[in-house]
Parts: sequence; structure tokens; C-alpha cells
Amino acid sequence: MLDLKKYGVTMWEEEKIKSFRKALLDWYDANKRDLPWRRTRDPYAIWVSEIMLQQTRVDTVIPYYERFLHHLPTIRDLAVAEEEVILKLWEGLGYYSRVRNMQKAAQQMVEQFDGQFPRTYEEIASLKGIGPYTAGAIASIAFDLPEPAVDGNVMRVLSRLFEVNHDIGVPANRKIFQGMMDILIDPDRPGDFNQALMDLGSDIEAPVNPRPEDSPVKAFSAAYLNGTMGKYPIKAPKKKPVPVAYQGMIIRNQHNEFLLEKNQSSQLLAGFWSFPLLEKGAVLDKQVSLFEVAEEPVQPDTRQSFTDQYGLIVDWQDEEFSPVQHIFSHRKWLIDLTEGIATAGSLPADRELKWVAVVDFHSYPFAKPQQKMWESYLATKNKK
DNA sequence: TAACCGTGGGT
DNA sequence: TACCCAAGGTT
Repeated sequence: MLDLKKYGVTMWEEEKIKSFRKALLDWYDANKRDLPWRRTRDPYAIWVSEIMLQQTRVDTVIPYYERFLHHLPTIRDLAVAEEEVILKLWEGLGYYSRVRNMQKAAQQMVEQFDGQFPRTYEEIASLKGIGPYTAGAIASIAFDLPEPAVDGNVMRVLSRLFEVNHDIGVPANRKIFQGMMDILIDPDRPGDFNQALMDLGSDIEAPVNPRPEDSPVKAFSAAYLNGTMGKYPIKAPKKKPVPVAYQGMIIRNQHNEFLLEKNQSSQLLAGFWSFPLLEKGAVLDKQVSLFEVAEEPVQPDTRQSFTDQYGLIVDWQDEEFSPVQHIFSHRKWLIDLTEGIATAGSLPADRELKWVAVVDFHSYPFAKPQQKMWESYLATKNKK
């Protein structure tokens, strides 16, 4: 048992804990949202929802959740699905390693658990892509096990309830909140208790513009009672994404097919298809703007580099396209576009390249930057 | 531990 | 525009 006092947290007496559970669950019973994954006890479906909800909003998830279960209704369906199928089902959701790991976990379940979802916390946590939060969520929601599910919402709510003076963004501090939840969690309704805290944290106790007056547990909240709501949770600011400039190559051949390349597993957006991208230079200075990137003319050595790497003789066009910007969590891409018509040459064997007609684009997984590149290209072409 | 890994919504 | 944020996990 974690010594909470060591971290400046004074846990409540047993009577207060029971009173808190009742206040929270009564509120949840009256106010819980009617979400698709709350209409099932199928651990597979609950798992799908939990993975999709990682760092992703409920409204975004709902249509993806329905479509995913429609196409892959069981663990075994997921285990044997083609990579391009699962990527298409996840296309647009982001953090694509989530669905790759889900497939690995499904294969684990087929091999180790006879295709059944495991029913203990330890076994659930042994699955690829399932960390302590998700293991606790599935264990409590699908199997009624008294396991905490400590996510960002729970840490924020607990920070305010107990005035926790530890940064919730520091992984090592997670154990503090886990220790608090080990004591607080309702042993009779662990799944509802966990979900109630998350519902509370996602709306009334939101990170921005919270409405603490509306909280069903404001009488329990040290921060509310002491007027220190603005101080909690303690969290260090995030780092800015690093800007990188690319030359995007929209290359077509004489059959009006476009050159696409599959990103390798070590690359960002692994498994997705892209128009060739050549890095324009070293990491840019923070001050450089997208406008400046676009103003810079395509360098002859960039074109030569393309020919060297892709083995194509290209008739470069001088049409201008709007540059593309895309911001990831940790990187900011600035893409200048240029068009070329391949007239001769042969593609290298050490890259995954294909000539693809526009009518076949829909069967290739395309991430957002590539969609933006295509939209920019079409926008100029359609003006004529 | 800190970096990596997407995208869209809100202010 | 710029910045913050979202039911995290892996390496």
C-alpha cells in the first residue's frame, strides 16, 4: 500500500469515502451519457472503445467505433485482417500504432487465450497496447473487477479534490493517483465509479472553463473549498512541435497515374501511402513561416535528388500550388508542392512504389498530410 | 525519463 | 495565429 502522506495527500476517513462514492454514483446514475459502448458488456467492444478514446474525443470516436465493429465484429476477425483494412478503418483517427497493437493483441488472444478476452487484470495488461489505464478500464467495466482506471480526467479531478501538489504530466506521479484510487474506488460498482470520475472530468471538471459550482462532489473538494481551483492540476506546459520543410512531388506518368510510396514501419505514418517527400533542409529556425517556404523556388539539386532516388526522368512543370502545413504532436510539416511528368526511367526495387490511378486512391490508406497535398493540387487544377 | 506518435475542436 | 487540449502506450 502506497504511503500517501509521503506525497502530501491526506486520505479521508471511511465514512467520508462512502459518502463520496454515493454522491458521485447518484450523480452518474442521473446524468451519464448514453454512449454506444455503454450498451454492451462485450469485452471486445469495450476494448475497441477504450483504445479509440485514448487522446481522442468522444464525438470523433463514435462513427469509427460503429464502423470498426461492423467490419471486424470479433477478436478473430481482427486477428486475421489485412493491414490495409485496419489502417483504412483507423484512417483519420491518428496514433495509428494503436490499431497495429490491437491486431497484435488479438493475435495474442487467439494464441494464448483460445480467442477469448482474458478475465484477469494481469492477463489483460499483458496484451500489446494495453497499459495500466486501459487494463483497469476493461477489467472494471467489462468484468466488474475493482481496478482503478487512472486517466487524465481522474488525475485532474483528484488533484482538485485533494490539492495534490505533484505534476500530473510526470509519469512517475501516476502511482500517487493510483494509490488514492485503490482506496476510493467503489468495490460494488468499480466500472461505474471509474466512468463517473471520467464523465465528471470531461465536462464539469474540464481542464478549461470548469464549472465547479455544478460539481456533485464540490463539498468534498479541497481546492473548491479553499479557492485554489486555478492552481490544480499542476502540469508543465507541452513542448512545441519542431518545424521541418519538405518538397512534395506530385508525379504522374503518361497513363495519368500518380506515383505513391508506402511509408516504412520505422517512419512517421507507417504503412500509409504518400506522394514522395524530400526533406528540404535541416530543421528550420522557429521563425521561418510557411509563406517563406513556399516562396523559395524548387532547388535544382532537389530535382536531381528525386531522379537519383526514384530513377525517373521527369519533365518538371512550373505551375504553383498552395503549400501545405500539418502539425503533429511533436513535429510541424511545411510542404511545398511541385508537379512533374515522368517520361522515362524505372523505379528502384528498394522502395515500395506504385503508379495509381485517381479512381483507385480510395483503397489506399492516406493520412492527413497527403490528403491536404492532394486537395492543394486539385484546387489549382480545378481553377483552369 | 523523455521522445515519439495524429488529429480536430475550442479559445 | 497560436496555443491548449483529449478515456495513453511504447521505446
